[in-house]
Amino acid sequence: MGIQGLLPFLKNILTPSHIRNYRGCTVAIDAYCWLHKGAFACAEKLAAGEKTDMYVYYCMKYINMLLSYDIKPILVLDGCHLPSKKNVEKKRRERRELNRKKAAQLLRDGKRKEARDALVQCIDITPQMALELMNACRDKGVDCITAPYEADAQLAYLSQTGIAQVIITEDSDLILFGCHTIMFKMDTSGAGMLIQNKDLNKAMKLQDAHYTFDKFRYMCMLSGCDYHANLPGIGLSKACKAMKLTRQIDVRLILKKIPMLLNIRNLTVSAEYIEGFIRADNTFLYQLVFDPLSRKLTPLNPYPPGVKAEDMHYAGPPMSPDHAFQLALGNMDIQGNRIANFDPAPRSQSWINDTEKTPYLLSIWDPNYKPRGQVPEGEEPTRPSTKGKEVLLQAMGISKPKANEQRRKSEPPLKPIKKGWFR
DNA sequence: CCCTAGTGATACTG
DNA sequence: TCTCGTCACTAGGG
Repeated sequence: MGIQGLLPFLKNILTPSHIRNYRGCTVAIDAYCWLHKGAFACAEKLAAGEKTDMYVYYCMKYINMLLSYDIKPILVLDGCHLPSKKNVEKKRRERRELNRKKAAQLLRDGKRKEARDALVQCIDITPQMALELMNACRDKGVDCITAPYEADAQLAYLSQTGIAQVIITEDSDLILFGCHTIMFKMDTSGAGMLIQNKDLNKAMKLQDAHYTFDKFRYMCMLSGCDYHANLPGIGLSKACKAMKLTRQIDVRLILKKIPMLLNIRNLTVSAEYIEGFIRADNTFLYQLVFDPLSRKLTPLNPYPPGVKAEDMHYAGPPMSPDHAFQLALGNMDIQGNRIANFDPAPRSQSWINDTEKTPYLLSIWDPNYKPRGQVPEGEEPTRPSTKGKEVLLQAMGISKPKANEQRRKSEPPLKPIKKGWFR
């Protein structure tokens, strides 16, 4: 998953941090990471098909921790599979089935320890489990959104539009999708490692004048990604070297020059490799996401002139706006069956009397919701007071409204929201 | 010498 | 029928 070895490669810009530094902010969460870890707590029961909600409690431990720091969490879940990943999913299913049979045999042989090892290899996170978590979150007034396709692209959209100031995940792909600020390896206390998009040039050891985010993404993709394999023998170090040696910006020309740049004689870059590379790049750039404000599907970044949605079916085939909306709300599964009846409309409560000052604390489905915007200079924001807590809880419908406060006036103005900022 | 790619051990328990 | 692993270590290739 993700880019092999990317986090160790970025160790120079990985900084220890704590989520309490984002008091009053919105944090979007890659729900799969928590569900996967939580599933280990009840692997036997899940494999046996027994009813358990241990994994929900595991995830809610994180949610409650975030709420205790006056942070607004948004849980992001995966939606439909991309067409290009059908084969990968099939292989994973087969691998799980194989381990399931292995575990059963080991159990019959009385080898309990080995049986468990095989068993944990076959646990899968079902949409049903994701729904249980969504229900638990919404009981607490925590926003959830299911991506039309991959949660990765949806999380990047929330980061780029200023809806979320931090993304919590374990998946290094989020860096390629263009998130501003990402926290990796966050534990239940809120401690983790932070990566900021603005520091990536330092990791590549490139001067500002020669660095572009495109170069960083090409480097990662050259070393191999989920959408496209690498050239044999090319990892991050060699890919970085190649990207530093060229001033070319045309991807096709860069790829053709790779054997020359790296001085590798018997390396051929086929036309198929180049076309596959560009499809993968477009999947990072233009994957379909759901915009909760307009309630419409949109590509993560605006299409360049002349490109239409039909040219990008591999980055997520178009679907009807209502289908995407019901999927986003968690009312419909990826097969198109109705599984819930969550209606966000009644959420807009007029008794929340501070929405002019903190509209970003409302539900993202509330008509009065407004993104908070980017944190100035990408630094960790330090809040002057802890008064935000009451406001956040009010907005979530947990506690009664209290007196307003005027802390916003002392803060620097937020940067305007800019789409496609890294180009 | 650096770098890639494979191996084995390992995960969780309001 | 139903959603993604990762890390440390190292052999072996260029």
